[in-house]
Amino acid sequence: MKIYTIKDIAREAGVSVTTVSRVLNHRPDVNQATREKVERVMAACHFVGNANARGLKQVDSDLVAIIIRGHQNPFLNALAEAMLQHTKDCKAAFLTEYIDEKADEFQTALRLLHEKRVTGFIFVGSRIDERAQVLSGLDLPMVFTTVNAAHSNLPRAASVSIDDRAMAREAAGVLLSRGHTRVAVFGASRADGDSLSQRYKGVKDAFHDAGLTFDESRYVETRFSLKGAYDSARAFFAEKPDTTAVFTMSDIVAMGVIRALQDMGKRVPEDVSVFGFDGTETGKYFIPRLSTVEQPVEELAEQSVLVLTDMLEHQVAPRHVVVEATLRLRESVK
Amino acid sequence: MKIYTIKDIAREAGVSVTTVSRVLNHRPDVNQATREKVERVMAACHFVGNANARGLKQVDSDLVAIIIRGHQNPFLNALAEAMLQHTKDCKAAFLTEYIDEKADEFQTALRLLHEKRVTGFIFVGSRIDERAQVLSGLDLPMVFTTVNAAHSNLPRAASVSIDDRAMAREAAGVLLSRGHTRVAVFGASRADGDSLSQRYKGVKDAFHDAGLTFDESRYVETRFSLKGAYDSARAFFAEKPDTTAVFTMSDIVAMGVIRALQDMGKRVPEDVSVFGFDGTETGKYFIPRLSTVEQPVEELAEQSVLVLTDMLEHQVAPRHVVVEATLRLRESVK
DNA sequence: CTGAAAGCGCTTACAG
DNA sequence: CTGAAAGCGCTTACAG
Repeated sequence: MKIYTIKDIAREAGVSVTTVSRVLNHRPDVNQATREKVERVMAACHFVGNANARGLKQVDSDLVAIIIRGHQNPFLNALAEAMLQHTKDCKAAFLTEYIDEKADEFQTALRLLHEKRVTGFIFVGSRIDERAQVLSGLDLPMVFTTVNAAHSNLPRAASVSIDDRAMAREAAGVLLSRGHTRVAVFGASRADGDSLSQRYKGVKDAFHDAGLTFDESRYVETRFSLKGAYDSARAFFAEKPDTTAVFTMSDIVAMGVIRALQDMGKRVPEDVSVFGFDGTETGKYFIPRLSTVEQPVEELAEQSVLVLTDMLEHQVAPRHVVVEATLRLRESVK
Repeated sequence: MKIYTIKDIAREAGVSVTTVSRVLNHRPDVNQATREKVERVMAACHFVGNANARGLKQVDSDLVAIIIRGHQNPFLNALAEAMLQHTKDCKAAFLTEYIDEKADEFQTALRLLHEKRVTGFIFVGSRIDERAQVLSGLDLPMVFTTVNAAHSNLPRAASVSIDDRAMAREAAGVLLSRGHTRVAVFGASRADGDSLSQRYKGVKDAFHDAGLTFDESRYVETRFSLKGAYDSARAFFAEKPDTTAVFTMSDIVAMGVIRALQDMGKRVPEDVSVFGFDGTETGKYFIPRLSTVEQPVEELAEQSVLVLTDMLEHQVAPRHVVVEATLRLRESVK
């Protein structure tokens, strides 16, 4: 199977490589008959342009990197997938880069910038902290999806997210209004700067609303995996068996917690109510079905692509879009 | 933030671009002092080579595409992730391409061949059918992971898989030995050529072993998603409520089925036993924990990379590796 | 051990 | 509407 180059096509079609290139790029300034002849030859040869050569020359064309942190996270996966759908009729090309949860997405961005001459970024599931400062010298549009970047100090950073604080407040409010006072929170470190810390603040808001104070000893730092959550939950409930409700910051964590409770002889929701976050597909089918804060995947994806292309193609200023999330009350909360 | 090229580095370091290129590629024929000087300049400039330029020239270097079919499948995800781990000390470079379940992985392969001059392929979660014939003219090594390609007619196709037929036979055998005779099978179409049809044969083997015949009216074609499985199960059990056990061809399907049974007022495993397949993480934490055939992700990944690099670097003939799977009997089967 | 030069497969002013 | 030529940033014989 021979690999044809633009030169082969030009020879076969009896035109110059310039003309072939024009046809390839759907430029208008080609004679219709010429175009058809070239297209016929390209089709016959199953010609596909060499992406490396194109990328090398076409420095002005836009290439956006979607960097997803955490490949095992079904919510972020779904988000990235949805973004790609909305990418179809963009002028820019998109590439997706999945990186490990422990990897540094900003170093990755820098590498892609050099390696592939990327001209824009979408960060999915990122935290905005001091590491992000390496991008501050970069005059490239970037959007953060799922985290609000309004206070990031990055000159060209936009963001698309839900109101994490308000939603957590609502969710925790439901637990409190149903009489739970010994409520645990399962999240990551309480460090500032990302959506998780906003959720934590939301929980405290809810306690405040109810004239109560959140008992910090019921805050559990956990890894966001089934096993991590399971282990954390077993340890925690051995210590604080009187806890009657858990607000988790991810459906994954909620499922691990529920399984742990089950194994400790506690029923969900009869003995303990558990709240998830994200609204994953699995949560809908879990037993019990998860009560959760459902993030609008489609809208987050669409808005992210839109905000980025607006900046890229129309020189629009970065904006911070907040989309509506939905509280889903299902079986895991009594 | 200026993007430095090899030319900039050469000028800064007072050497030729040839020498910079040599340092960049860790060639031995460079004076130690020169090398260090160049390395110092590269570090100072945060130099990263342009992947396009490299890919354009370095036609002889190997680039392997890992094509994963189905981005929402956690088992295949884990497999691809594990492969990347084993890729670290390969001479070849690897790229991963996730494609939709409905997309054609062989057309994708062809595109990558042209676009990126790929020199080898790993197909993860692929079916081998007539579509694969487009690759028959290709003198490039390829390995199929999770499906046995021994009878593929593709001259350079290797494969790494479990013995799907034997494992399905064992699993179904467990159901039969526990007294279940009205057993349903939830799979995809029964078409030949992939691991799923082998599993189906294994089920029939088990019936044969027991002196019984599988009742074809209990074969259910389903999509491999929670929703697909759920809907199929509700429809099926409305028709055949006397079924007491289900062998599914994927943990995802098993979970959908269990949720459906639960909603129809049937308990698992008390009323109906359900077998999964793959051995996913979620299955371990599902309620009830899934009985399943656990595929050895690490070994599948490691062997796949090994088989491919053997073909690529050492001109070894394609081989068909069968790795050991494990039957996990957990809560979903009585 | 080092460098000048050709060339990978494209795109893009520029000229006609 | 079309083509010759330069050049993108590298690598790689080849010569020294």
